[in-house]
Amino acid sequence: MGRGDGTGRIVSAEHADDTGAGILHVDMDAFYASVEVLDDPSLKGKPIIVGAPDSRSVVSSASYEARRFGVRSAMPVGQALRLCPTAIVVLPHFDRYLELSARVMEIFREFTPLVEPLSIDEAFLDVRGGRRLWGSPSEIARMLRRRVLDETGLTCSVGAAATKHVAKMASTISKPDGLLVVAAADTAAFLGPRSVRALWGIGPKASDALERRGIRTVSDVLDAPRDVLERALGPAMGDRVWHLARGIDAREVDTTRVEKSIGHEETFHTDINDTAILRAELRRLADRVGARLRSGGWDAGTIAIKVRFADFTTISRSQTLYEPTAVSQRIGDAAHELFAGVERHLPIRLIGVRAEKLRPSGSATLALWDDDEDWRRLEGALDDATARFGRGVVTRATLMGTARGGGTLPSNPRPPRMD
DNA sequence: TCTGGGGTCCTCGGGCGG
DNA sequence: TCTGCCGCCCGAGGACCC
Repeated sequence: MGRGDGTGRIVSAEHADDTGAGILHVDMDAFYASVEVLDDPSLKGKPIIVGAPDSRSVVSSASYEARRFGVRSAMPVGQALRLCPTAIVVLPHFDRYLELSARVMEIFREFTPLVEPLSIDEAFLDVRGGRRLWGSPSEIARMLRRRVLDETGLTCSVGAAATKHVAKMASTISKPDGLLVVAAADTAAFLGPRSVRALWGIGPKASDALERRGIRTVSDVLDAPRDVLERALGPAMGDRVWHLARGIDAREVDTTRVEKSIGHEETFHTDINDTAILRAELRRLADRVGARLRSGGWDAGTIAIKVRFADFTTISRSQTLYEPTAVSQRIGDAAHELFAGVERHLPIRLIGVRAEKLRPSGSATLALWDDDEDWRRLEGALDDATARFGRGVVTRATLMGTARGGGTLPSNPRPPRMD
């Protein structure tokens, strides 16, 4: 969700050139706050803060009326109310947001099957194949915005460009209720004057690191030697920024993304030191994680806990399970074991449990192998499992790792047994 | 002002096996 | 047999996004 207040908004003219701008990024405007207004029209035109009226709560979403006072999401509610004392604080209704999100994604899929939801309120669409049926990218974007408004009562903003990254930047600039088209040939002119902070993945730390080297805009990035970027940001991020600044972003719209972890965490109303309460809380969080794993058909290979102390220092501990599981009891046992190893110097503010290394549920224990024939069978098992579960779910590394450890392998619907 | 909860990705250091 | 190198995996922490 955007955190801006809509000042500096730029939108495209009716017949702007959209050549090569076949990737759309659609972002709902102040989504949670807009849904609350939709469901209670008496809130229309008023400053709305979605969050809990609690000293430790932060703003989940704010209407544009509240943003004009400087209210932003992720800001403590208390601070938001000091900036905008007339704001109305509304408790979130996540089920309702999910329901409308599903409806909006359905509308997107009527225009193209190539839809990549990024979060509850935004998605990338590849509409390059839709010209004959629907028209040019900007025509599709206009129709789509109209459909979303007519069928849900909500507004959205759309960026259209040649790449995902530029489309996302364009939708942000067009907010709220806008459309900004960046033709492929205009990409460099569009990017050049933007702040480096506008690049996807550049947050406060990275922009500080660049600013210390005099790099403030995307144009400055173009002038900077690659090794300067890599020293400032690390090799991976430096390389990515070098490419993004040039409008190079080879990522396709990916419709097959799967969850990589499932977790729950909770900040207490007051910091807690009582071990029995903390252990009970871990158990409760483990139950929720287990329930979600089972409903999604996943087993977790690793369990991690997170502990935040009163002074906000945060630690995590994780443990790879001998056998993947979705059983809440085992997840809770692992969480307790990890927690027992944590050195506690202060009361605890937040505690969390996360399941990682997800794999389809059901597993077969493999024997250890020690001859070449067995390793050849292992290679066969990799092909077998990849064909069944898809690339990315089973890799040679994970398979060999589990085999070495005498671990487990996904086996649904039929175990690729080696013995 | 005093910092949520859901995630993803990257880096770094240590252990381990070839 | 010992040592160094390399690659891989794991665990921890941090930055970032919505």
